[in-house]
Amino acid sequence: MQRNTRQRTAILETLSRQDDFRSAQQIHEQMKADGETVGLATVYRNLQTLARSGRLDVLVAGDGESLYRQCEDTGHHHHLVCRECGRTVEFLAPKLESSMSAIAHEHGFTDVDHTLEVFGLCTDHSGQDADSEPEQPDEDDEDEARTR
Amino acid sequence: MQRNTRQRTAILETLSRQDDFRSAQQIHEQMKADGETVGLATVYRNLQTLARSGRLDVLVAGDGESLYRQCEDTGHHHHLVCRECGRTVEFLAPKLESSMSAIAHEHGFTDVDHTLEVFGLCTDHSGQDADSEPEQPDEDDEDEARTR
DNA sequence: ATATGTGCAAATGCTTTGCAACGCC
DNA sequence: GGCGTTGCAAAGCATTTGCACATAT
Repeated sequence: MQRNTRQRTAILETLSRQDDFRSAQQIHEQMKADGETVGLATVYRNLQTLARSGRLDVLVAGDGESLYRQCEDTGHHHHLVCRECGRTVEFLAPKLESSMSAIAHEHGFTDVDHTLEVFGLCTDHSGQDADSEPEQPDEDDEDEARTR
Repeated sequence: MQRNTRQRTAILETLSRQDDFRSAQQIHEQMKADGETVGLATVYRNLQTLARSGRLDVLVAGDGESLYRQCEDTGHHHHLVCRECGRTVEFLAPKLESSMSAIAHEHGFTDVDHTLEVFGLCTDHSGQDADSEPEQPDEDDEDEARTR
């Protein structure tokens, strides 16, 4: 039902050489720069298809633009994204999932879905100024969230 | 610096009679229905201004549309929102907060911030939706999240 | 008076769609 | 050969902006 076209292959190939989140347009431009000739609409259609089939990770930026990248993990997970460079760490938060579903059900909500994204500054972009970070060992409770 | 115009007053008044998240367009229509004559651009401009000054709560829906409503609580909290009618329940998830900050620190991220929004169908809109999205079964543990 | 706010229409920017041509399977 | 795919341009949408006019303070 899903065919292998030159275009789809090129899109996947482009994505595979890239591990930060990128918009459809950025991906399209990148491909054009690489000499690929693929229509913008095709890029959109494929990103959508691939995302729906779970092969891509989608992230909606604050302004509503959709960002994609290759999946590292096909299951449900969240992202810790650097506001400066887009560097991304995936993580799981199983307790969160059940917690959300529980609270939703308590209120009679069904077909529940949620979005959780964490933004911050990674090691390379944290404090280029008088950074007085209280870098003391963090309280560890058990981990309810685990890096992938 | 901020003036009291008939339009701004009307917008605030409309919002005050309403406690679910609504889009700029919905708010505009509502006002029109109420006999108010305010330009759509004015609604957009004011919602933006008010949100920036902290008088309104903003929420970005999955498709990138911005939803607004009057603030109920100025502290940090999350929302359980009905995809159909915008009906909203606020809740706290204290464990989530510490969990997120812990995982962020583990990866050397600082200045961490996060967004968590839960979307679903409330009791009035669960049945008739033709939306056949594959839903994974959930197991529930204790709740670490509490309704506000 | 004058900085702000407003209305309208045109402009943006991202994304989707109609449709004829194309090319996997 | 049939049906998913593609390309292009046009259409959609939510939102923004340019500009002349109106108005709070």
